[in-house]
Amino acid sequence: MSLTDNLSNMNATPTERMPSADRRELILESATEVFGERGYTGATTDGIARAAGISQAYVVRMFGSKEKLFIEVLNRALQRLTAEFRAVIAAHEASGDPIEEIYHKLGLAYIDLITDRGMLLSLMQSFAQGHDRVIGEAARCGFLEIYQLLRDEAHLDPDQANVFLAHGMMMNTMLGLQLPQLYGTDTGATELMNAAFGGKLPLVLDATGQASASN
Amino acid sequence: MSLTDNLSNMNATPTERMPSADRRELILESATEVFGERGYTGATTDGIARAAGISQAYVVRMFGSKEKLFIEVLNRALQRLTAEFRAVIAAHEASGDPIEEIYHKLGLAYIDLITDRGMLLSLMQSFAQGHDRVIGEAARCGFLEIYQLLRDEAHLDPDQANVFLAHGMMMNTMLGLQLPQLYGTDTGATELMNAAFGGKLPLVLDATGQASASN
DNA sequence: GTCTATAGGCGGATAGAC
DNA sequence: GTCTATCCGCCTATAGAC
Repeated sequence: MSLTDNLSNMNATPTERMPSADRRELILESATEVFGERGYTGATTDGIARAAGISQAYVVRMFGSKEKLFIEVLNRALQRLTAEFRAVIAAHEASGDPIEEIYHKLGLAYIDLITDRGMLLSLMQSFAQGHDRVIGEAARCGFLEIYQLLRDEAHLDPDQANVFLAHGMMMNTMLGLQLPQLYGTDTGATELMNAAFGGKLPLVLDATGQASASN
Repeated sequence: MSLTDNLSNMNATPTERMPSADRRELILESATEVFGERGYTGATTDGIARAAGISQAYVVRMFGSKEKLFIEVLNRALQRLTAEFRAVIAAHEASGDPIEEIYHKLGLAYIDLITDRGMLLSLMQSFAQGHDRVIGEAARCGFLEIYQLLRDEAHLDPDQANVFLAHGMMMNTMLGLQLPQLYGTDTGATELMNAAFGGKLPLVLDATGQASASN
């Protein structure tokens, strides 16, 4: 069974031996989901272990501590986000499109990233940990890294970057809230979702009302 | 010298009696700070108790459970925010100013509310708890309540309301991150803060680098 | 590479004194 | 109205077997 198969039905198979690099990746994947959903303190190493289909002790053994695991999750999320943005910027520069278009393109890229809900949410959860010596510091650096990318590589001015990030936070908030649960109950949830995501998010609601993007 | 003598001569009064309504208010105040800083799961009833200068058991005794206390903190924050916005709307309608001005006025009111940092942060922390049966539901309702107020009472259209909320989330994020710690280190923190708060936030940094607003 | 068992600490909640 | 003492469950981390 390939790694990819394993990823798609995570806790189905009873633990098989696996190269530790692959196992690492799998745990990081699960941890990203769980941290994203419940936050750093709300998540348990046992919950992460169960999501990855292995024992609690092994999670800790592999990463040293819950804190170190979270830091890895955070950096990995950052890594994916910035890689995606840099690809968009590179493609844009090769395209000859008018400069202002980059803002729009990055927005679309961000909406695409929502498919990786856990990634964006674990980022956001880190932003709520400013008080923590270790995690707070990493979160601040990460946040500024994104800002600097928008400013220095996408050449947005501070106001544009601010508005861009603001919309990102808004979308993250709505993801975290699981707002789609209220869809159609005439509370305004639908119109607000549309305003926030520009009607560009093809929503699929699962049984628990959670939203995932399909494309 | 007897123990009693000793006690009666000390002016570091161990907790004084107080009408329970007042005590309630005091606990809610402290809880708002602590929950705002550390989130629902990260906060402890003991931490809240110490912030309020009373015993852990008494906090639980008075509110029944940590969860109930958080719900009260959340509703109280919502209450303050909506009251403030409604006051602005009422004043605006009496002023005869052009309708579009309301957006700007509400923004200023929000920035004023940052003085009550804990309040805004505890709200934001609730938005990250969508997965929780009880708290998630309360948070969703609260979020939509604010949206409905902007739409139905301030008469913003969905796009305006979305952008307004987006900027709010951005400011909350920066508050939670304690970004001002990086002020002046040429990372862009300053220019981003200025873009986000429109240069309208008179910042005072305390010893720990935490920001509070003065006016 | 992965597990089971368990130590050790913390946190929420309850009982009961004052 | 408020405290101290304490129970119990949960969670992280470690030890050690396979």
